Amino acid sequence: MPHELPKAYVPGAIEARWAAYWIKEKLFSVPTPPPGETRPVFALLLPPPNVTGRLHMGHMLNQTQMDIIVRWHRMRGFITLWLPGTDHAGIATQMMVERDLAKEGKKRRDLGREKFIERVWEWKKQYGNAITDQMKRLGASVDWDREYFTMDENLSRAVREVFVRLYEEGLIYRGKYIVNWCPRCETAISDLEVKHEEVAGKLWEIRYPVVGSSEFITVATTRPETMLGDTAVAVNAKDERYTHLHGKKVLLPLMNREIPIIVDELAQPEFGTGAVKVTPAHDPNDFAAGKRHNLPQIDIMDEHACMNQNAGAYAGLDRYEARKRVLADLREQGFLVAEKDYTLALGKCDRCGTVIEPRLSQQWFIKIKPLAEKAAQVVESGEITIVPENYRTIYLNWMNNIYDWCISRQLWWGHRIPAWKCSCGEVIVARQAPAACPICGAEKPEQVTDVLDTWFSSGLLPFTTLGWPEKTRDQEVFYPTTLLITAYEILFFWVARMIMFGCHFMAGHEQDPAIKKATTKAECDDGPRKDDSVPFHHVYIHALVRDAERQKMSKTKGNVIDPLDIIERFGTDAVRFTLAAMAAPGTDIAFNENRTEGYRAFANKIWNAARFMFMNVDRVRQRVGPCESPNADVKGAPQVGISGFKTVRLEDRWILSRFNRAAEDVYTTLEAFRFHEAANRIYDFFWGDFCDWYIELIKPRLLSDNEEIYAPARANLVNLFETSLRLLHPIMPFITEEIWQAMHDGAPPLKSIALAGYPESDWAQVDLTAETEMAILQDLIVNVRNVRAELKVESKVKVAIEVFAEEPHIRGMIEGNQGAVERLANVETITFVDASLAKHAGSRSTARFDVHVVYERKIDTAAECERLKKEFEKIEKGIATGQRQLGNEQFLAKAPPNVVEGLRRHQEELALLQEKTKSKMQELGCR
RNA sequence: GGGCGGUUAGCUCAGCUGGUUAGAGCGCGUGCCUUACAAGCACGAGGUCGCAGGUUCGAGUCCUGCACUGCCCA
Repeated sequence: MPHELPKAYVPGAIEARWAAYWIKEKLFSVPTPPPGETRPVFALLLPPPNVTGRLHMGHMLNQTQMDIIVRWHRMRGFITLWLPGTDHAGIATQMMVERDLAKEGKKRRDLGREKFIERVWEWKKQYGNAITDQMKRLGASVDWDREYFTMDENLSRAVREVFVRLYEEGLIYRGKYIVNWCPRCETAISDLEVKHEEVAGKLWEIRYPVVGSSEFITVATTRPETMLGDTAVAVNAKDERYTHLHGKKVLLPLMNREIPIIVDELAQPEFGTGAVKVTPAHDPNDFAAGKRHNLPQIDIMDEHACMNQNAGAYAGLDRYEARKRVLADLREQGFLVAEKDYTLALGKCDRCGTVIEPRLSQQWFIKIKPLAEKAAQVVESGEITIVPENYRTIYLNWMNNIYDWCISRQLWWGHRIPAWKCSCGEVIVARQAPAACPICGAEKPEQVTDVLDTWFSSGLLPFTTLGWPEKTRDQEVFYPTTLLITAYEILFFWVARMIMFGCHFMAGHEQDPAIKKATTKAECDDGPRKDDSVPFHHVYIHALVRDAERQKMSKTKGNVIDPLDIIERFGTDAVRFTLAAMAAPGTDIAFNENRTEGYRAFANKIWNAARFMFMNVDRVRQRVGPCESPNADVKGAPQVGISGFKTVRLEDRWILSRFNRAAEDVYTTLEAFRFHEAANRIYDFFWGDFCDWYIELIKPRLLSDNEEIYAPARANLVNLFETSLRLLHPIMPFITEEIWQAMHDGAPPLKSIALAGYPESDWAQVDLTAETEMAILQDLIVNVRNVRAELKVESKVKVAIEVFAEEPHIRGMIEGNQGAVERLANVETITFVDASLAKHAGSRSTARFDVHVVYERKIDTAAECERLKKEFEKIEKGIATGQRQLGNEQFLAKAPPNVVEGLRRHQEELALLQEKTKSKMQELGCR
């Protein structure tokens, strides 16, 4: 098969094909490993996207990072499970369907609960796959055979089981509390689902007449309409302005109700007038104060935030209309004292943006403290590590100041709470519908209508997706999972809850010891890892993807970058590489297309290097076998170093050494989730070392007619290329697969490069001497090029150079690589001389050599002097600093010997260079 | 109000545990279609690391204060 590749890389032509191939071949499906398995395990749960979701840059970053880590582990021989699924997303999904209904002029209540839910399922069937289809296009190497949906029957059963158990343990209770109520969604939402927004508002001061006196007490409020439900006025004990009013009563205007003046910290002397109205049914702080003082709670609004009968004359009015009317009436009756501008933080529904109404209602709660204590402890003890580390503190702060979690929602779409209410008032919590009430015996109690917060079910996923409550082999193998990669936004929503639930319900669980041992060894993980109840060992919090101007992407701003659009234009690999290369832990990513363009160029570079390789291979019509790297076809066996690499010449030893360093660095950086360093490292190796130098250096050998010369060079090229592809594959899966398959002429030893072994560094293949010598050679070549440019030698003209190298082995090395210098610096002849060339115009000096370009054209003396002067100043500065340090006894005593030694050597080189530069400046007559 | 970050080249950003000469990409300038690649090659210019102190033999890196800026929570 001829390796005819198009001249430029066209990602669109290959990516869809490989993405489909990977799925069709089920390459990433993981059957349950049988007992006796001794391979290490890597397991990771995909943060389930909402069924309503569309892929955005955040997903793409998240999935790229996961895919890199997952592919890396798979290639290293781990049993690697990446478990995908989608979330039913209660409010979000219900809203989508309600929107559809609205187009038909209907509301959900017109359909009724059952019909509405049917309709949601239909919607899900039709549109719910959008995001997973997009994932497939990205090539995410998940196990599609295990894909779940959070409303699947088995997962729903687990949810009921959890609820009942928590209830039986006394950790779930029901109560009338003030909750965040969304009047549009008509449901309670949790504190986390409320987003605060600063808006310009007003602060009104209203005076309440004190009963039995002509005095007034003035209160300040941002929500005057709630005064209709006031049941007290509070003042602070320390506030002497009001001491004489303690124990008195006021007459509530408009309602003509007598209410007490209470002493409570709710009132802060600095705020407003220092006196505040207390409305226990409509403000969380007032609610708490009301509890402290045993105040009545008067609910003045209904579920739509309209005034109810308790609001007297205002009944039936919307809350904002009521505000206007209340203010007007207060003003008219002389109770309104002042109206001031005020900035207030308004709570809005995270989903629909409606202003939240704190509302008194009957809800279900989880008593969180007992769960949170354990969840804090496992992070404190290091059973779970959080990267970047500052999130650890944030997590622990939150865990230590946590409030009970309201888990009931007045929605229709979701897991219905397994509780039944009898006409006698009894509430029965059970796994299955009870036939009769255990108290009064009445038949068929009705199930309560509330559903559970979506995060309740997603918090259980690490174990429910592995078959819980049954004890399964999957749990033995894959629980605890290894890692979780997710966004900061859902640290509390999801991560914290998984930890709480995991520690609680998996307490006492033990992972298969053989697998645990193998995994610990393979991960070089020496952490504590005693507690197998945790849902995962590591949490990596990824950054936020912003636009190029660092703005948060949002639909309203219209600055949302569609990943699929970018992919279309630059290719998935280039986008993946961009995200990886910019993902320094803890820093947000300002997504810049220019970078992606650069990485598309990188893909093109790889492509063309492959074309070059195939050209050389095909020239002699020899098949490229995988056998140039024999270990590569052993599934799951990491390949140490590059075997069979032929170190004939300096450049061979050098590139082998460089490769092993790169492999080493990639390992250590990926291990620490330093994706950007891993990506840059591979980029630099492939482009800077392999393409720019190695390929250029071996070209003459490849073109040789002598088999003894071309054969090892070609074998090295193929071998190194194949190994580099494997090194790169986790970041750029598509192009590496395409070239790798082509290299194997349609008969690869494995179905995919994704199953081949990952290159590991071999320290024995690192060759310091070769690296030093090569650096000198490169320095020589660059210096000659540099002088050529300055002398404006036409690029086609070859020049003669003279070289002085005092140290015999350096001279020998250069002599041995004359051909390279001639080719890469466009040199005609090299003459070695025995005296310094520093003085010559058109020469360059380093500590190891002087080189002189023989060319008749006069140099620009002024420019040269300018350059030399700058250089001289730099050298002088270096020498001064060095001498100061070396003359400092403290430095000599305290600094590590290698630093001192390094500085000394550097000083010697500088002194030499200073001498050479000086003589040259004199020769040129610089002032 | 509380908490957490950021400030390094024209732009976008790296720089992990303090250690010899602070890096990359893009952009810019000059020259090249050199038989893998013009999405390329070669060479080059460009930074007193926000400001002021301090710790240290040694600070872009650690500490304090200030300025500007972003995010989260209330």
